[in-house]
Amino acid sequence: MPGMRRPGAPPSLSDVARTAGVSAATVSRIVNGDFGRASSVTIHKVQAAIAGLGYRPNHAGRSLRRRESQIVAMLSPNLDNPAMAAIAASTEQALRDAGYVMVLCDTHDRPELQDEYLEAMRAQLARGYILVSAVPSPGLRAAMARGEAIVCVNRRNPLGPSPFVGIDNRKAGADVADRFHELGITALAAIRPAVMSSSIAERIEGFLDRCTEHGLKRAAIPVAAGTGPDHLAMGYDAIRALVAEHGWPAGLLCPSDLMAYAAYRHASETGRTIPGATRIIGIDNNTFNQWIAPWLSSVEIPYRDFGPVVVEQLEACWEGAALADRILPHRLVQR
Amino acid sequence: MPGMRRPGAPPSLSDVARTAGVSAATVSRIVNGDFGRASSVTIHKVQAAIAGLGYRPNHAGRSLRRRESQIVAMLSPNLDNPAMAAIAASTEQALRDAGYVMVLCDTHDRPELQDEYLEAMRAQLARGYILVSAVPSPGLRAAMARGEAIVCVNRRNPLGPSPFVGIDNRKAGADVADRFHELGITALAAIRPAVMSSSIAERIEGFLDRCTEHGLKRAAIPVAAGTGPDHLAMGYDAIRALVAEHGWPAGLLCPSDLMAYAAYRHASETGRTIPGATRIIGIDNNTFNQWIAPWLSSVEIPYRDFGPVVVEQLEACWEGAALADRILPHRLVQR
DNA sequence: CTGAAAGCGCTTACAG
DNA sequence: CTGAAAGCGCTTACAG
Repeated sequence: MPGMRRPGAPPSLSDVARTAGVSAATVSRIVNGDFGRASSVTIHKVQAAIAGLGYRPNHAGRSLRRRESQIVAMLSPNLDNPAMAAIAASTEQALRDAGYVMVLCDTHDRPELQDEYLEAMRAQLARGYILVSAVPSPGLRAAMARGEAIVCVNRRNPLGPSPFVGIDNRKAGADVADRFHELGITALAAIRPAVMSSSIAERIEGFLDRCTEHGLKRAAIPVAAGTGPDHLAMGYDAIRALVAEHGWPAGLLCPSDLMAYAAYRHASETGRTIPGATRIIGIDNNTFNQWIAPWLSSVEIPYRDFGPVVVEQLEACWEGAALADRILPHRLVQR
Repeated sequence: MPGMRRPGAPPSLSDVARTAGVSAATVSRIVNGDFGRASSVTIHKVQAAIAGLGYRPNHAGRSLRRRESQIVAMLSPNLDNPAMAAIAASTEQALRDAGYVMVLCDTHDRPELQDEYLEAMRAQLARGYILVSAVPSPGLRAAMARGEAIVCVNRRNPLGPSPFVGIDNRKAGADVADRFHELGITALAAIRPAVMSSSIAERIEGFLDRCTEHGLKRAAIPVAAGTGPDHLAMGYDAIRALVAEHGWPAGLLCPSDLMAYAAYRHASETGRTIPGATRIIGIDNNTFNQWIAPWLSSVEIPYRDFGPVVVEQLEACWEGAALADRILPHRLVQR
């Protein structure tokens, strides 16, 4: 008998249609909330059939027909960083609430991987792309040229303007400078990655600029660079370089908390007292700080609030709306 | 002109067929690696067309036809826990290497959310489900009844046997007991969540059993329970209860590192010296410990190795193979 | 070695 | 208010 349900397979739209005694078109309209042109008796029959069979629309069929899926790709450089994990978690939640599903891709900050994921997600008909720290790459350029919905988080799109969600990084750096000024600490330094993203560069610049406004000479503030696979290793490399050349400062800016953790370790190893002899101020304010890093003041970034804003930006892209940056508030948490 | 490509749309299989001057069936076979029955000249023509057009198979079409997608659902209770983030990251990598994509779902350990995600992923034709700490729920029972591919990580399936990836939790607890024994510490205690998963329960049991083998009386080892939205809050609740009733022990087992962080904070607040007066041993050995928690010994769990093993289990499910547990090695890292 | 044809589940102009 | 029909991109017996 043609059109019969195969046992074991989930019920399809046509199963619902047959059960309710209506056409597939009618069921489709009702499933999609188009109640305007169906009699209430039909609507009831269809809803009863849907409930009875436990019907859920098959997204492969829908995607094929609509030429778009519910899939949003999140490209994140590194889930080991609690800040990135917090962004991923809050974005996952917000996407889900809006009816999408998040596919996670770990780029390790590498352009080839970013491109591979961009291509793979295109084949999945991804509806949009959230790049939590984009790096320049040919595939990113191609996606922009195709007019894909792209939202950049934390780090600005290095290849041109894209909707952005983040904080005022220059101001965050300046706030750290202000705090050291309040404390009367003038022997300052900073560490940084050898190759800087826009966000880190802005934090360092904001810090140095404000220091000069407070009367310090920029040349008197050493900024040591480090390299490594993650912010822990990179921070460790940088702090050793800094201390080797300039000794320990009295106040140290670490543009991420993981770098601050690395500095703390080097301090422990070299007998430097934290925060007694050197005050460290980080950026991120990871959850763990309040539990096990009472020595660390840090600029809190509201990563848990990023998700809904990211989704708003994405939906604005789909509607072709303007692409104003969304800058969220930060605050220095003192410990 | 019928069959013409719409500009802007990605090339389809039939575009490739037209360009190469062959049928869609032939292209499909070659795309899927079925080279056995095509002449080498045809293969070359098709491969040239694929490269020339930049063709990638559309997964919606493929999923619809094959009735299965490349999507694997990962249900994780909480990405804020670095251990969970590490599992997610390594699994994402391993799935990607095997040609799948991972959709992340944050269940917050809640049965309703677990069921909602299970249903949503079914509508996406998910090929398999990775449950990192499953909770009992009707939807889980239904998925098992349908014969879905389900792999449980860390925590065993509370509703019946499922392929499992984890460590020997009893042994991990026993190893902690052995370490305290070596150190000659006999005033022991532990904290735990009020409602325990299999993994935590086994850690506590293994610890207590080994303690009795070392001549301690089980009743002399207080185990305080706590509640809270995450292991930090829950651990904090538990340690306060423990200390309030029994005072600080000399040796404390925390069945997760986050609980150890909470204990450390309470120690700081109450002036208890760690590790001088109380030694804490955790389980997980989070990456950060070596940087900022030199006071914490911990049982290292090789979360970074979980991914490939999880994928092996999943593929075994698909092939209907046996479901032997995969127990990975752990070791106590002393600090 | 190759292709025509059917069909996976869905949506959407179009006709009535 | 409702339905028949076409088609999204792909795969797979089947025929030759």
